[in-house]
Amino acid sequence: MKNSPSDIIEVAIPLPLDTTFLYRVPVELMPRTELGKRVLVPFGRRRVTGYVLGFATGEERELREVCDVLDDTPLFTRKELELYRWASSYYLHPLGEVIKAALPAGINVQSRRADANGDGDALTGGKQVKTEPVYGPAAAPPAVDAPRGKASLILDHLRQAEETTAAELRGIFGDCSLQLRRLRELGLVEVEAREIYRDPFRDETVTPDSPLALNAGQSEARDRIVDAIDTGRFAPFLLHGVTGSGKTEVYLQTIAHLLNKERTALVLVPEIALTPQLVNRFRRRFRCGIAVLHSGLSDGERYDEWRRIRRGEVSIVIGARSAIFAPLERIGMIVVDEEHEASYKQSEGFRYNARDLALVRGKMEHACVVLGTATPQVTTWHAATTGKLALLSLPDRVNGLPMPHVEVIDARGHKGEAILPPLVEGIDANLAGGGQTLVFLNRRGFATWLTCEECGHVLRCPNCAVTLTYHQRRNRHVCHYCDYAIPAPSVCPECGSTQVTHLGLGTERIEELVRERFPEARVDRMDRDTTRGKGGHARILRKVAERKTDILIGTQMVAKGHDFPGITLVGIVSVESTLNIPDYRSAERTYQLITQLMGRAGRGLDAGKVIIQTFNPDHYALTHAGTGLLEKFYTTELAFRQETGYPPFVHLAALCLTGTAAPSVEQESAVLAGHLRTLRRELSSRVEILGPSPAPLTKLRGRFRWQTLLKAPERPALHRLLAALRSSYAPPSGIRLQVDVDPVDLM
DNA sequence: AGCACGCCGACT
DNA sequence: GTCGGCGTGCTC
Repeated sequence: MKNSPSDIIEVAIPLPLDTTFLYRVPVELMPRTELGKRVLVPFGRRRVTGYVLGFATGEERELREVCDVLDDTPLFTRKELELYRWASSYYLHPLGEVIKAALPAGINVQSRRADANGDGDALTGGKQVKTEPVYGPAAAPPAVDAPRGKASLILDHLRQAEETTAAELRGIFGDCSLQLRRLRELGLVEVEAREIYRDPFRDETVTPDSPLALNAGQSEARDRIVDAIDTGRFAPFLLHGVTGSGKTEVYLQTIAHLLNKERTALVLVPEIALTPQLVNRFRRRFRCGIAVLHSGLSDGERYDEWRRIRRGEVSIVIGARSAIFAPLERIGMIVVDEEHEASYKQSEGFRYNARDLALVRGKMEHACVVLGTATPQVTTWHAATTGKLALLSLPDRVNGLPMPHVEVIDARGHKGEAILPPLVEGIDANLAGGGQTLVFLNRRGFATWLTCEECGHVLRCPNCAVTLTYHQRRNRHVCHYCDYAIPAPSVCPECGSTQVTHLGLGTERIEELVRERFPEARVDRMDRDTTRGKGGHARILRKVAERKTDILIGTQMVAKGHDFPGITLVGIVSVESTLNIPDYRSAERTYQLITQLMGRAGRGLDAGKVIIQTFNPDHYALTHAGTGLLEKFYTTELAFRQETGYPPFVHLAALCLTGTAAPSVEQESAVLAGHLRTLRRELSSRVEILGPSPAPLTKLRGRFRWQTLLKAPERPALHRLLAALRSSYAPPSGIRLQVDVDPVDLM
């Protein structure tokens, strides 16, 4: 059959394929075919779900026919498709998979293998609309005698109430399924299945609040954002406010202004499961519909929230990373709270960064984008100082307290002492004064490594720059990335000192030490191990809030989000684990961590105190954090980045080969490196390949990972190289080539 | 990603 | 002589 020009559609398929496909729409499906709907299409020997991207023309080939249109209403708009297309090309990821990731999980029809005729294949999965039976009087009741007894009471009730859910009837009449069935059989009562939403907040009530008075900084920030909203143009902001400076109130009041203009707001938070307070504040302030999207919801709940948004029933969406794809229309503002958080980056599959996409979507929607944080990313800060983002500062804590006093303790030459005298004395004094203490130790995932307590030297892999992990059994230090290993040295290879020690004390060990040293104190610990299970966080936090804990020992997680209103001393046992991560952002991360912890200290009239123990007391990430002079750190760090050639002065991307089965990955990576060199020549661009290092192979638990970094002075050159590579290089089966378009986590 | 086609070892 | 291993290639 010949194709007529208007019955051809372009379809994206959620498979790792870089192309889209064309199909012919049979005449009977034409009326239902629309951009944004899913279709079932023949694909090779099977049938799969695809997404309609639009109509195509000028195709002479014989095309296969669409089997079915799977949706009554489109799942995405033309505008949302524009965002998907942008993300697909920027992140070099197949459009179909991007769309799949953007839509709520679990709605996709899973295509099954087709038999010879192409039919008979069972479709599984699909919609999960939940319904409940709703009873009502029949529109045209037959002329029969009404039943007596309970059934007649029920009928009367239904006639009065028009329609009633089964649950309500059960509440009034008890179990009445028999009577209802009888009434239906008589044709006096009708039942329909009505869609209901699974509401994660069904049982919660909130007490409304009203806008709070703003301090000078907050007012100015609000006014500038409100002005931007009124112009109706794209306007990106960095809202830089120390912890406790009242950023949320600025969000709330600017969003209130926005809602009056019939526009909507999208609020991204790093881990919504950990920030119920924020959601609560929004629910207390606004009476409009609010949807919440995060990983703690079941597929069904998330789908229901998604449908509420799609239907325009909400004006505010609060959610984690993936909420950047929420089907919200007329967006006037996108907030990215704690924009420095690494969890905005999806690091598997479709590797997008929601913080970056927020700016892109904001631009497409002519919206304001507000990046809020006390500790901006260095690149964000740079964008603000060069005028790409408008800088809004909230310099004051809402409670009026100055920033806490910071003391950096040089731990070099104190082998074996986990908690040094100044910190012990600090804790003693704080206990005596009735204050609570937070003892922080960032000891996640990294096993022990070797450091010199005289000179601060750390044993690293010469190939991979990661710290070497000590293996006691072999008495060797081993690189977990390339298997490089050396015998355990007895003296520091740098300065010859015998004061070499293993770092890697964990919170458990610290807890033990603290309990020994402060036997009268009530000690608690908060880390992944002690908060496991539901309500684990809440239990520990409640004890702290009720002042049933004197000393709280914690990891990373205490630095984020929670309020500890009684803490007057923060002791940082060591920052080395963060500082020694082989990542060009390790200084930035350390600075952020310390600053976030500083925000935990202080209450009442007491600004609080922070004591940092370290082998690197002169490191600028510590000294500048200690002064509280934020600009100083950023200026120093930016100078360093410029000198060494790191973002924001160059663009980085990583190429990764990952997989489970490979005959020879070394060989494979050599092939890839060859392609890279050829492409670089052809592009005659200034792309620098930082690797592969002599031992590029990574083997972890049977899986391998090979990674190399690419560096270029301008993004287009880098992007062209990556795009060309993805189309020219076909990895063998079992291996996938992934591209991390923005800076990677390691090396 | 599937699923086929295609060319080499141990079995009814 | 076949059944089956997964290497390579394609899917509008």
